[in-house]
Parts: sequence; C-alpha cells; structure tokens
Amino acid sequence: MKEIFGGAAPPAPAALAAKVRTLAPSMTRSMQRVAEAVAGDPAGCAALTVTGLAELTGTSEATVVRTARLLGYPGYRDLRLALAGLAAQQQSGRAPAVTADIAVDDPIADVVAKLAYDEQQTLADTAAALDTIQLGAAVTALAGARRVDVYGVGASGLVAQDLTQKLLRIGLIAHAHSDPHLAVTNAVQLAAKDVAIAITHSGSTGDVIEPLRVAFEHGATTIAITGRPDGPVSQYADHVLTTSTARESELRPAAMSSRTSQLLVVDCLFVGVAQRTYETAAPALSASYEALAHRHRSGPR
Amino acid sequence: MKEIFGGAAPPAPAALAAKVRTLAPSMTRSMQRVAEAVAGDPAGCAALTVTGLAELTGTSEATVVRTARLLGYPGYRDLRLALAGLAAQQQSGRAPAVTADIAVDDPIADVVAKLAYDEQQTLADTAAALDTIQLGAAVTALAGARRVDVYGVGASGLVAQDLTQKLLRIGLIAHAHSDPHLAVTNAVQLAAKDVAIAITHSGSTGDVIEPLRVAFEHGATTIAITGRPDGPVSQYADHVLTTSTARESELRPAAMSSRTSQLLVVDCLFVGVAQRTYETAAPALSASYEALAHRHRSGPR
DNA sequence: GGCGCCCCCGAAAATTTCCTTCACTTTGTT
DNA sequence: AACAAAGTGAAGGAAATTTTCGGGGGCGCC
Repeated sequence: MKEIFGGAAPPAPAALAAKVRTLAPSMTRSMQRVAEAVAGDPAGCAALTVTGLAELTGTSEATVVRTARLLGYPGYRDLRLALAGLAAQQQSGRAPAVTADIAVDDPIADVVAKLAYDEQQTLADTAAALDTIQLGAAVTALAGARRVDVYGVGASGLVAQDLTQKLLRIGLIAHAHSDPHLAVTNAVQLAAKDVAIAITHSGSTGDVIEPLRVAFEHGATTIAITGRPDGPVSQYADHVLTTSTARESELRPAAMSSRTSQLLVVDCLFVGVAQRTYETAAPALSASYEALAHRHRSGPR
Repeated sequence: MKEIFGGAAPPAPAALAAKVRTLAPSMTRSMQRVAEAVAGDPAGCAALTVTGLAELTGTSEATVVRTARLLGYPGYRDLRLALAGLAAQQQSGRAPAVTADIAVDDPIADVVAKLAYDEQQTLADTAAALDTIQLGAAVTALAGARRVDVYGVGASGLVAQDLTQKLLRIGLIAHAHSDPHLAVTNAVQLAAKDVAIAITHSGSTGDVIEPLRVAFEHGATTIAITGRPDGPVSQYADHVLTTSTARESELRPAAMSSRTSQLLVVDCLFVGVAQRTYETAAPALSASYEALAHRHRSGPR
C-alpha cells in the first residue's frame, strides 16, 4: 500500500475544522470527542494541557496524543500551537460566522445566502487542505500522459466529465467512464504512460475503485480525488488529492459541497496541466473557442 | 518568586512588539536579546523550545523564562502560545495577494489560491445578483411540475445533468437533454403543467434556445439560467435567472466561473423545491441515500 | 586604585508536561 | 460461543519547562 498522506504533510494552520470533518469518520469514538472539543473551542483547548484536555473530554492522555497525530501534528504540543494560532485568527479575523442550518421554512433569500456562504467555505477549506505536493505530482503525470481515463459515478460522474471536457480542450486524450463495466474494460488497456483518475467522495465506491485497481496493476499512474484519503480507494492511488467535507443536513446533501470541492481540485489540475503544456495548450484552447463561436446566434449587441 | 504585576495582567495577544519596546529599557542585556528575537520573528521563535531559543540568542533557559515573565506571561509555554497566535495573525493578514491573474509560471500553490478566491468571488457575486422574486417563481413552477426538461450543451450540459439528478432524488420527473434534436422532439410533448429549463452562459446558444422556444409555444413554463439576461434565450423564458460573469483569461476559460455560478443557482432551485415539497422530498431523499449505501465497500473503521 | 556589595547570568536539579508501552476491555467475526 | 482485532486507559519513561543556587562582573565607596 502506498503512503496515504504524502510525505511532507504541513500541519494545517487555519483549515483545522475542515480537517477534523474530513478525518472524523475514520476516528474512533474517543478520538472524535477530542476532535470535537478541539474544533468547537480552539481557544479554550489551547489553554489546556494534555491532561486537562483528556479530562475535559473524558478520555486519556494517550487518546489526545493519538488524535493530534491523526490530524497531522507530531504531537499534542504542536496541535496546541496550531490551536492558539487558529484562536487568534478567529479573534481578529472575520466573525466566526456560525451559520445556521437551512430550515424548511427559510425564506428563499436566506437559502441563497446560506448556500453561497457554505460553498465559499467549502472552497476555502479545500484550498487550504489541498496538498500541493501531491497536486504537483498529479499535474506532472497528466502533462506527460498518453491517455487519461477518469472514473466517477453519480454526482462525481459529472465532475469526471467536467475534467474530461477540459483536458480534451487542451489537446489531451481523455475519457470519462461512469459505466463500471466499460471502465474496467478500458482500464485493462492502460499502461505505464497513461493516467487513471478515480473520483469518489466516500472513497469507498466499488464501481470506481475497481477500474482504478486494474489501471494501477497495469502500470498506469493512478490518482484519487476523494474526501476520505484513508479510504479503500487510496490503496491503488499513486497520488491522493483530498477534497473537503462540509457538514451536511437533510436539505443539503453531502453531494452538494463535495461537488464544489471536487470541481476546485479538477480546475487546479486543469490549470496546472495547461501551464505545463502551454505551448500546445494555448493554441488548442483558442481553437476550441473558435469552433464554438458559430453555434451561437448572432447575439444581441 | 513574588508577583511582579499586582492584579490581573492579561497577556498581550497582538501588541507584543509594542510591549517589547516599552519594557526593553528595563531589561538586562541578555533579556533584550531574547525579546528582540521574539519580536523580530514570532513564527520562528514559536517553533523553538526554551532550550532552542536560549541557544539561538546565546543565553540560557532561565533567561528566556525570565523574559517571558517580564512580558507578562506565566512562563515560556504561554509566551510561545501567544507567539503562535501572533504568527497566524500575520500570516492571514497578508492573504489578499492572490487577486492577480493566473500566469503561466505561477507556482501550483498560487494557482490553488487564485482559483479558490475567484470561485468564491463568483459565488458572492451570483448570490448578490440573483433575483429572489424570479427564483421564487421558478421554484413554485418546479414544485408543481408534472415533468421537467432541462437543456444544456457543453459545460452547461453537466449543470443540466446535475440539476436533473437532484430533482430526481426528490421525486420529480426530470430529464436532461444535450442532444438538440432529441431535446426538440421531447419539448413538443410538454404542456401547461410542465417546466422547461434552458441553461446557457452566453444566452445565445441556438441548441438550447430552440427546444426552449418549442416548450414555450406549447404552453410549458420556461426558465432560463443565463449570464446574459438580455440575450435571445430570454425571449422564450417566463423566468430568467441571471448567473454572474467573472473576468476570464487565457488560462481561466469563462466556462469555469460560469459553471460555479450556474451550479449555485441550480442548488438554490433544488433546495427551494425541496422545501416546498418537503413532505414528499424528505422521504425520497433518505430513500435514495439508503439505496446507495450498499454500493460502498465496508470502509475502514 | 582596591575592596566589597549587589545584580545579572547560566548550569544543574526539580517539576511539570508530554509521549510510549503494555495490558485490559470492547467489538465484530466465523 | 470462542476468537481475533481494534480501542482504550494506566503507568512508566522521555522531554520539556521551571526553579534553585552559586559564580562572575560591574559599580560605587572607601
């Protein structure tokens, strides 16, 4: 199994709440209690010692240290420092902005405001948590790829198509697959110079893991875009790009914010590749633009 | 040791440099060196232990602790926490340096920051510009629709599919069409209680205007989601929802921000409809969630 | 100019905090 | 129902922080 958390994982300064949400599902109950306390009251927790936080959460010191490790810090001491930083930011920076959940009887204007705010938050979290090392490696792989296959089903399938459309525009040979059977069939064709990308929020969608595994075993470079970097999909991924997880609710399915997050990652990949292959990408971009022009009616003005 | 400052001396959060200057005269030489290091590079010092800082300043641990005391903290530990906070503040302070356009030689980290910032901006613009009256009317039409057809080609086609997926989840009968011929063929079937939605950034994409026109003439309620509310598509739209247009550049095609904007509008429509039809939407949502559960491998943990 | 007092300073001990190991409990499995 | 695997906390060990204490060095006084 490959390294799940790419080599140098710099501790997140601001995007801690997001990281907690991302990793919470893979935590044990006790660790979740600690993570919750930490995310809920950074300032308060920063004032506590390991022992203090252990008592507050009704757990043991060992658990607190374990949680700190899981969040990417060498130990509790460093988590505490990050917490102090976060607290300072919240204090001085913009308001904590505790947006309420969307209610059934919210006026439509509130819905717009809340959704926009949430998606903005998701973008910020994603950008902060995105591992640029992994991203750079993924871009490099794509830039030199002979062929690119992208797997995604459901909402992630649309993201896969979006990426494919973009890559095609800059001259890469890319295909999106949402049919698991066809995906596997195609994955068999992949070899060393090819790239396979699996997009799954849960990190455990069998239908996209399977083709990725096949591609992986055939020697292709594999990339996973997932909200659960510790999920099964990462087993077969050379590079893992983590999307952030926003709190969801009944009226705001997880698919909504995960899609926003995934699209940002996809855009980053696209722009990164366009940069690397600028010589060929630029003309290809304008060519595709030209080609579309005549499909538009002689617009007004 | 005795109390230096009588009552409650609150540790300085941000105004540390000032405090150093104020107290510098009353410090001994060694302490000044420590204070100087601390004020000069908060982030760097926050990463050091007492011993480390003592070595850096060529002094002893005891002196470091004494300095921390003089600055108003119970000990070095707390000074260090304050330092971490200060560093975080400084860090976030110089954030808005990413507003420039994306250049070919931008490091990948800048690309991420710029893209995220831009999309956030697009969301804010869209939310601000969205006409809630029109949105409300569109929601009402959708909530009572017998059948919904959504037209979109290219990048907008994916948005159309996204909307369709969502509406299906809450029990509506929705179809996305990106084939212009089939779209028209289907549009002919629409009648009074039906809704047709055209998604086009340019507002002048013939392939989606045509089916919308047909639907309009057959008495269906028509909705246009477009970045050009004055474009041809609006002729045949009962309700026009405007998406915002962000500046684009060579490496950042218009499709990118228009997509973000369109998706926000689509999400608003979805949540709005879900609210109106909560009685049926809620069970449908959980049902579709349940149905997917078994498609996921028994994740880790 | 020498002497002695007082304050500054750092080495090392004492203490607190943090981390690791290990054994016990719980949970899920066959 | 027994086994295996993972989760959890207690206790011991390591590392940090704080305190203590004695050795210089400056400054005034004689």
